[in-house]
Amino acid sequence: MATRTRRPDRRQEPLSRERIVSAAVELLDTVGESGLTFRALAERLATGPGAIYWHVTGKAELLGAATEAVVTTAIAGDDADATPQEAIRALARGVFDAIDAHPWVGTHLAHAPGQSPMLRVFERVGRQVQALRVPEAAQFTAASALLSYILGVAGQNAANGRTVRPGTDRTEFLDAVAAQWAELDPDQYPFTRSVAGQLPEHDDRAEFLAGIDLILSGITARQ
Amino acid sequence: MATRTRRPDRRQEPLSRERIVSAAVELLDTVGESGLTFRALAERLATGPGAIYWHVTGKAELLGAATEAVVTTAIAGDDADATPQEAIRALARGVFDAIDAHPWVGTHLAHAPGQSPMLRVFERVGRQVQALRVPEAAQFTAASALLSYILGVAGQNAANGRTVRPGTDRTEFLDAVAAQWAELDPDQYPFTRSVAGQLPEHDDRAEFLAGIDLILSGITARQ
DNA sequence: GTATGCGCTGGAACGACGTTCCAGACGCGT
DNA sequence: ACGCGTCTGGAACGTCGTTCCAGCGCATAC
Repeated sequence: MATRTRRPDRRQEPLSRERIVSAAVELLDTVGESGLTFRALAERLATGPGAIYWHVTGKAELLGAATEAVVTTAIAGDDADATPQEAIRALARGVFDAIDAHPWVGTHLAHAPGQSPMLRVFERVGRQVQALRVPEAAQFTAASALLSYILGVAGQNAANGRTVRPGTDRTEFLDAVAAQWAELDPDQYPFTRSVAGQLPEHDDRAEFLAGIDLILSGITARQ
Repeated sequence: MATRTRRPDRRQEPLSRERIVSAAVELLDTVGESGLTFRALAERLATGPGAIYWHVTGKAELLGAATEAVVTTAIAGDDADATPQEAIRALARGVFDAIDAHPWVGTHLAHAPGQSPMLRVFERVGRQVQALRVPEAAQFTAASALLSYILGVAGQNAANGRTVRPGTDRTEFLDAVAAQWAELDPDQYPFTRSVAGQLPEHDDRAEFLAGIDLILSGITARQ
């Protein structure tokens, strides 16, 4: 016999903004940025492109919502019982890992219309800057510097994650870049050549956190 | 009488990669990123879209070449007789001003295929890091941190420059953002609200350079 | 039980884009 | 005069974001 109320899968559960956004995230993760198409999205949701526009105003909003969904869960940690330095490191690590898992996020972090995901990070960073007892006049500069650095690494990682795409693993990629750097013109690129050797054994995430520490020590050295 | 050699304007001077790239830069500057179209470019060059493909492989290369053209002239300074700090500041200021004048550059700095414009900046920054007598093992981290920060600010400025577009001047825009920040939920955004008042009288470029100094003092504090 | 209205659907269609194709114009060497 | 490689530019292809709209199902009113 049929269920008492309405049949649970009329054609499936109905469309909704959340279902659309989460399908968009999956699509971005699996086929990359260029794979997010209203047609592909419609197919994955077993509907037509027109239906999506009832829940979402356009592609820009969709990308913004997808970015926000990822970032929001990434920084949803608790930093009550930690030193400000540790809290900032944890926050930064959260953003880094999110972008590592979803490279497309890096590209769209700064593009967001109301910048709402970045504003959330800014707020969280800023509170820890206050906790560091940075003078009021320097708080904005300190928080902005940390935010911009995080954003910059995000962009770089997104770019790398985009060019590396296939099965290539990280060390293989680093070896290739190191080899490329080692063959640069010695007159034009002496520094790059000199650090090329450090590339293969370098750890993106550790390097990123070292940069955070660098900025943190710059912030605290000032007061 | 006609000129002795060939008539100087057969239809005009012939197409060339340089002419295409510089027309692309003009188009990007005047109509923005979405205005760079092969059709618009062809019209501006009084030709058809097909002809452009003889000199350029596609849109990605075109954007990369345009970005490189702007960045290369932006960092073409001489830093022979300056302290390392001053040289780094000058370099950073060059990139900042270039992005201020051409906001679209910020978006594509990290996207470049061989990353060649960023590699140039990395090299220049790295040499000054060496001049700061940073220990060899820390040079890569220091240069990367500076580069990522510059890249991050570039991305942010590009995003702002894109949303501000029309005749709105900077102070007007900052006032609007400050007002928006001041109306945020006090429980969720205490820090952002507390610094909102500093926004209207804040100078993007000065703030950017203050961030550079922050990182520089973090670098030198370590040794 | 039938009619009415609305939230929501999804397929068709539009215009613009990046890109490819190719017939032919041009200039140079023979 | 001729042929050939370089370079041109307009037509055409496929795909994209987006708009449009005929109609579905369900709740409510009669």
